[in-house]
Amino acid sequence: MSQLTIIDLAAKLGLSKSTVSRAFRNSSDINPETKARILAMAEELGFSPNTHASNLRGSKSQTIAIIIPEFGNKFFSLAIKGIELVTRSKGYHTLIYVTDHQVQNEATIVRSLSNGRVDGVIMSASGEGHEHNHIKQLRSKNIPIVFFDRNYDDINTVYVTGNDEEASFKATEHLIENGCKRIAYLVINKNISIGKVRMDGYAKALAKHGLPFDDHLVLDTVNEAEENCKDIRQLLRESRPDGVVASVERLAISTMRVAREEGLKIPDDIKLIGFSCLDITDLVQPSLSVVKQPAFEMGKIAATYLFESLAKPLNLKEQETTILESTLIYQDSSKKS
Amino acid sequence: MSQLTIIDLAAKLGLSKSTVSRAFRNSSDINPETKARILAMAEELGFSPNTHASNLRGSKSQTIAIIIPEFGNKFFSLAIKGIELVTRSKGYHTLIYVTDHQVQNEATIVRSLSNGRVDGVIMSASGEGHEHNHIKQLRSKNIPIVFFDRNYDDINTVYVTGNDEEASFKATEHLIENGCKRIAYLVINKNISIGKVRMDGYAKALAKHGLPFDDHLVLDTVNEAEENCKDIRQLLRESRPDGVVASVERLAISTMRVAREEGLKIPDDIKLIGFSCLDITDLVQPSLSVVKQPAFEMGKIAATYLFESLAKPLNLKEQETTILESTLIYQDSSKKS
DNA sequence: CTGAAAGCGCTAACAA
DNA sequence: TTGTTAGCGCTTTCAG
Repeated sequence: MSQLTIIDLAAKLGLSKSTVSRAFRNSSDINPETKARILAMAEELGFSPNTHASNLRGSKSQTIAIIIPEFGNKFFSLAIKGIELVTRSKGYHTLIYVTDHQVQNEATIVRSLSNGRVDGVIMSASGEGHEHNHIKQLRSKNIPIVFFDRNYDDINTVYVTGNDEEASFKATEHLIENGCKRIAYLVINKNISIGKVRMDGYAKALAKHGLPFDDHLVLDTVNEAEENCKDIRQLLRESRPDGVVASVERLAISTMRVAREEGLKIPDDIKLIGFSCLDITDLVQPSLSVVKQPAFEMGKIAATYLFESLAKPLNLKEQETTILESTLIYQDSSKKS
Repeated sequence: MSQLTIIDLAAKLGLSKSTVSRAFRNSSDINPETKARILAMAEELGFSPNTHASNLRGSKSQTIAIIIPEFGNKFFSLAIKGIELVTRSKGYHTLIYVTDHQVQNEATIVRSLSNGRVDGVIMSASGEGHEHNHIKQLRSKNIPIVFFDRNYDDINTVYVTGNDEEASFKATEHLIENGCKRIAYLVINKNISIGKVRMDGYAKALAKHGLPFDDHLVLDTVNEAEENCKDIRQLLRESRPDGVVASVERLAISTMRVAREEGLKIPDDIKLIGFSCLDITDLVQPSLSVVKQPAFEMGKIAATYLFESLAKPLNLKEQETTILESTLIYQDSSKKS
C-alpha cells in the first residue's frame, strides 16, 4: 500500500471520493463532522492528496522559483532567506537554481519552469546580452517575474534593488574626503546592471570633485578568487591607486589579501570600501568600511511583490523599481591616516 | 492561447498526441525527422509538456528537497551549493526549506512532501526529541532520505558528516598544548547530534590530559547573537576560562566580540578555536583558528548518495555513516603567548 | 450535505 | 514508425 488515494480513503469511510476531496479544500459545503472524520483518518494513515493530480486539475503549483547567479556571498544567502521566509508563510514551496553567471544556464532553467512547475519567479539576472527570449516566453505564459539586485535594463520589469548609484557615489566621495586622489573601481562585469550603476556613482563622485576618470583605474575582473587576486595585484602594482571601491564583496576581500601580500597597509597606503553584507566587518583587520545592502529585506519585499501579483494579477510588465537604502558603515579601512 | 498541449501541437503538425509525446521522451521508436519537426515547432511556440501531467502519469517529480535548520552560516550555504550543483547536473529540481530549528516546522514541511512532490529528501535535522513520525512516514512512502551534518540518532539513516568528535578532540588538545587549563565549550544545544558529538571530543581531550570536566565551563546557549553574547559575557566573567572551543561559527564570532568588549586579549588572555567554514578567518584580528568542515563536499556527497538510491533503490533504512575529514587551521587566536 | 461523472494533460500499452 | 485508448489522482460542476 505504497500510495493511498482519496478513493481508498473514501472506501474505508464509506464515503465518495468527492466528499473526501472536499475535506482537503478549506472551502465548499461539507459537514464539519464528516470533514473531521476524514481528516482524522488521513492523519492516522499519513495521507495527503497527490500534489501532481491537484496541480494538474487546478493548474497551479503553489511553488515559486528563485534564480540567482551564484551562491557565494552573504548577500544572496540573506536574500534567499528573506524570500523563503515569505514563501513558507504563504504555504508555498521554493525552488532554487544557480546559474553560475551563465545566461545560457539561466535560459535553460527558465525554460524548464514554463510548463506549470511554478506560479512565479524571483530572479537576479545573470548577464547582459540582448537575448532575453526566455524571459519573454515566461511572460507569455503569464508567469509573473520579479527581479532583485540585478535586472535586464532592456526589459521592463518589476525590480527591487538598492540605491546603488547613490551609495557608490557616497562611498567614493568618502574616500575622496579622506584624501584619496587615485581611486580604483573593481567590478565583475562593468556592463551589467549593478556593475554599471555602481560605476556611474563612482564616476559622478570623481567628476564632482574634479578628479579624472581613468580607465586604468577600472578593473573589470572575474568571479573567481585566484584569478581576481592576480588582476588586483597587477592593478595595485601598475596603477598605484590610493583608494579602492569594490563593487562586490569578493573583490573587497581579495583586495585586503593582495594588499597584505604586497606589503601595502590599509588604510595608510591604500584605503578601501566595498559592497558587502558580511556581519563581521568589524572583526577584520583593519575593520572594513562597507556599503551594506538590506539583503534580507530585499528578499522579503521581492517575494511580497510576487505574491501580490499572484493574488491579483497586476501588470508585471510595467517597469516598476523599488529602491531600498543601503547603509554606509565607515570603519578603519577608509580612515584618514 | 495561454496553455498549449501536446494535442494542439499534434493538430498543427497533423500527428497524434502520442507521437508528439514520444518526441519529448528521449526514448522510444520515433522517426528522427518527425521528432525534429516536432521539437522545432515546440521551440518556435515555446512549448514544453506540462509538468504536473507527466509527473502524475509517471509518479515521479524530478525534484528533491533540502531541509535545513537555518540559513545563517557559511556551512549551510556551501552545503546547499554542493547539493544544488549535483541536482542540477542530473536535471532535477531543488526545493529548499528552512525550519528555524523547530522540529515542529520540520514535521510540517516533511509532511507536505510526502504526496509525490519530491522523489527524495536531503536534510540536516532540526532537533532532538523522539517524535520522528514524520521521518518514518516519509519512509513508508519509499521516499529516500539522506541526512547531513545533523541526524537523529534514534533512527537509522544514511548520514554524511564530518569527523566531529576527532576534530573537536584535536581542537581541544591543541588549546591544552598551548597552555590552556580551563577550557570552555560553547554549544547551541548539547543534546543534539553534532552538539553532543563535539562535546564528547572535547571531554575526551580533557580526560586524556587530566583536566577536570567542569559543567560551569560548558555553555549551552541559543542561536541568536544578542542573547548568546550575553551568555558568553557571563561565562567569561564568572568562570574565567583561558580557552574556548566554539562548536559553531556564530559562537566563535560572538566570543571574539565579547572578549574584545571585556578587554580580554585573544590569544594572550584567552585562546579561541571554533568550527567555521568562513573563508576570511585569516583576515580577522586575531586570525581565527578553526575546524573547517568540507561543507561543499558534504553537500555533493549527500546528493550523490540520494541519486544513487533513486537510481536503484538501496535499503536506505540501514545506518550508514560517511565521515569526511575536517581541516584544522591553527592561526593566531590559539597561539601560545 | 453528498455522490456521480467528466476531464485536467500526459504516457504507455497495444494495435495497426 | 505511428495512432488509439485507457487511465494517473484529483477537483468540480451538476444532480440528488
